[in-house]
Amino acid sequence: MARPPGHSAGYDARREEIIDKAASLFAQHGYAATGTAQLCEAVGLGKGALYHYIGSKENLLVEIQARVIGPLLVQAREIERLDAPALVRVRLLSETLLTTVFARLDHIWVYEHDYRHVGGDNRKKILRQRREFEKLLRGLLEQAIEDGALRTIDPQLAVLQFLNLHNHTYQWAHRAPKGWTPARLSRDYCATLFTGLATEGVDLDAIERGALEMQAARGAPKSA
Amino acid sequence: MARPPGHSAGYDARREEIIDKAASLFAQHGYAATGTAQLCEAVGLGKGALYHYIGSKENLLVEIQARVIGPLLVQAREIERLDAPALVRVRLLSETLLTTVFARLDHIWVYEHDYRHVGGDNRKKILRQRREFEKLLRGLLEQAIEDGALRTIDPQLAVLQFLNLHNHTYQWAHRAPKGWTPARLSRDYCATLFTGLATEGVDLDAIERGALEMQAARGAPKSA
Amino acid sequence: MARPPGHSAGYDARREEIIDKAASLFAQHGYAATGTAQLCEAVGLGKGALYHYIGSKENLLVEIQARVIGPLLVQAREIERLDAPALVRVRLLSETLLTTVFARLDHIWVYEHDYRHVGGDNRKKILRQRREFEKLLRGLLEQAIEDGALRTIDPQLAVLQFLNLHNHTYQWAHRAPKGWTPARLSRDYCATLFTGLATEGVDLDAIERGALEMQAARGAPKSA
Amino acid sequence: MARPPGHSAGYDARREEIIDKAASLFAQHGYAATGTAQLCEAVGLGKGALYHYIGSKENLLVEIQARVIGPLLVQAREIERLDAPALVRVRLLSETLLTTVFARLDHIWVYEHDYRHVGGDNRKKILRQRREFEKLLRGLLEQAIEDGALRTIDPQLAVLQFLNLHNHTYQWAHRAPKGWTPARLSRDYCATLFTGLATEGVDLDAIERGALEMQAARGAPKSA
DNA sequence: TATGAATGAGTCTTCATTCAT
DNA sequence: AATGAATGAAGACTCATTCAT
Repeated sequence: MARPPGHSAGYDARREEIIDKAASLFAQHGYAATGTAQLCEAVGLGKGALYHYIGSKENLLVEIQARVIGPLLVQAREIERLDAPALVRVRLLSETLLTTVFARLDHIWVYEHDYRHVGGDNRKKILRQRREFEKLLRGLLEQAIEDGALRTIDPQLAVLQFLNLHNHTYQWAHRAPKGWTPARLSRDYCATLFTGLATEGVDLDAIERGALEMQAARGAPKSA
Repeated sequence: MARPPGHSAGYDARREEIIDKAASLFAQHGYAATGTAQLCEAVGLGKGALYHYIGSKENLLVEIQARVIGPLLVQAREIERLDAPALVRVRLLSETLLTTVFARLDHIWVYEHDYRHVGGDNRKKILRQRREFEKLLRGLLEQAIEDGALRTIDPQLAVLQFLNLHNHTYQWAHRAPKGWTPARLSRDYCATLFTGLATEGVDLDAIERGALEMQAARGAPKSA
Repeated sequence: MARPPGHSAGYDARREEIIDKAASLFAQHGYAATGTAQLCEAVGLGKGALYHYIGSKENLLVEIQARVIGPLLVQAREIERLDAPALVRVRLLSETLLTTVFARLDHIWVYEHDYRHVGGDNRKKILRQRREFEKLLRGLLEQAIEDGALRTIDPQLAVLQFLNLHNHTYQWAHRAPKGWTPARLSRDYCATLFTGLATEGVDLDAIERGALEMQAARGAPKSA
Repeated sequence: MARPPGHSAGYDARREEIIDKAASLFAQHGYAATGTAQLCEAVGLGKGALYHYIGSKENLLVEIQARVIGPLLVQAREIERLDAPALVRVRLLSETLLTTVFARLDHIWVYEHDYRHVGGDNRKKILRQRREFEKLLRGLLEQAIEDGALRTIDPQLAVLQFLNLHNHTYQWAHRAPKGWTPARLSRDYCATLFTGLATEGVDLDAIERGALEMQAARGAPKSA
């Protein structure tokens, strides 16, 4: 974005390192409470050199947000287009989301906590992307209701229950017991949601089977 | 906390006002990004007078945390001691929690977002209280499992699903549609959770009836 | 302007001192090359205290500009309204301008050199005021031409010759020989201009007499 | 100055370009407020390459000063030596000065505004040259007084009036109406000055004729 | 010749807090 | 109970310049 147009070999790699480190620090202390000096020390660069890479502190925040929502949206759009029952696709979306959470915990923390510190057009863009994700999810849930797979409830409530359940996970993910993989959590979350939101009971096994098939077909989401 | 021992009439009232305003500002901009100058302007006091009331900025944060977790724990302990099935008590706990969320949205936002900026002993105390709440909830859920009201699952997973669902609500509560009262959300959340976590289906109506009875007996939780 | 609304006793006096000192430093080294640290040392205040008084560095510049053009305009408007021949009023304007130059040499230096570093609305305001002064002068010169007191030339050229002659004076005023008072310089400048711009010769003595009378009537401009 | 001794073909040309661009930027924003980064972008070079050409930022300033005062002095000395009445030579000097102003407006702006940022020996040299120019002018005016062409006044005052009139022109030259050529302005300025500073009136036409003759003889001053 | 990475002191400004009044 | 003046470290960021490549 504010990245200088021309730059030499190691630049990009170094830049990534810095953003990673920034995500880590922001996740630990919060964006506002993390100083550029801290960042300098953490990456072993002087003020000037740091700014050579980052442009501005806010830029770092923007990049971190983009690294989360960008890939998430790409995958979500792919999943939406799959030829599978709505609940199967919701289940895939769930696993994708949790996979992201566990793979980039620092990023997610910042993504959830500090998006309000992004200003101007960047903020608008991020909010637009967040809304797109939500809309996509909502579309799938509405279809599940239409198909009779879920009880007829306010779809927005279903969306929010899904998001609450998934998006709050980052708060304790760093101390999750071994064995709580994204795949397993996704299965459990979806079991609760699908059963809880259906009338007659759902065939969870069928959904799991459908999800596995789809994953096999498109290559499983890279899990942590 | 750092509050001077002797003080006159209006002191406490003024203090409360200040804490309220602080909660509002912290919720809007984040604790770290809110300045004492902003606070001064918001409450119409000079620097000196402000500090006369607050002691320190961190103190405000501590008070806000205390205002949330304190009453919550008191109510939770009362509910735990009630003579009612475990799920009824969980349902009551749920409504209490959501009532708090909606009644003191600013406080909750700060409580969820900025507890990490509390340092030292205060932090320990707050974490202890948070853990107590969680433990209490966990006890109820374990009992529900024991009673056969819920499927035999990892109780910690049940706890986390409950907390995810409830504690993430503050993120969108400010734009909740009319009619989404704490009572209604609690019923919906619990319907999802209880159905989702049971094997054979639960008698949700019975639970609702039980909860209403209990509330009638002890006076309904103060709603907003 | 950005001055805090309420403040106690010595505030204004201190503030004036600071602005004076700033004018001096800006005049010596230029606005852009003068640091706030320099200013702090010069006035014996810490960074924080300095900003308590000044609001921002640019604010200082604005104040300095205002201190020059403000009073100048006030006096110019008074002179314009006097009941005297146009050239007499030009002569009075000349002396007022030179009096200002010699009385506030630092301010004038900054005024002439660094007005371009004022940004936004302040800049607009200052430029508007500068134009008003110029317009007023132009009006007088046009009238002098109409009256036949000056040769029929492009009035704008007359204005610019007047301004060149006067406004460049600050460049060497600090090393002006003793005896070169504003009054004397004004007489000399006007002698050159009026003679130079007339066809038939002007009665300089009459103008001087007229100017003296007017000054006596309204109180002489405070000379350095 | 700090220019490396040996260098290849395009070096000097490139260097000139850079100095031109620097003059333009310094004129717009001031020397102190113009960054080397700005300069790099303007000339399309990296930091290293830029410094290869310029040595230092101050060097640029020195060069710009030299480009103004150097040629000016050369021409002034030539004019001084001409066999013509003093006022004719003053008139020629005037036109030379104004020609320079209009031809290299950026340079002049910097020359007038930022000479104080030159330090050390360079500063001394520049000041010496400025004084030489002034002295030369003063000599001519003194001779005009001696010759009876001008009234007997303080020659320094005559010098300063001349310089004020000419040297302040750069302030508005960029928005001069079409037709205000150096030649015309010179004629007008000198008309004002000579008439204004004479007792009995001067034969302006004779001076103009003399000046034209001289210019024809030595080739007109290179106009823009 | 030219690059852009690196430096580290410097920029202006804001911070939470203290203190005399 | 309240003021606002003062502190000085820290805030984000830019500076002119150097240097290995």
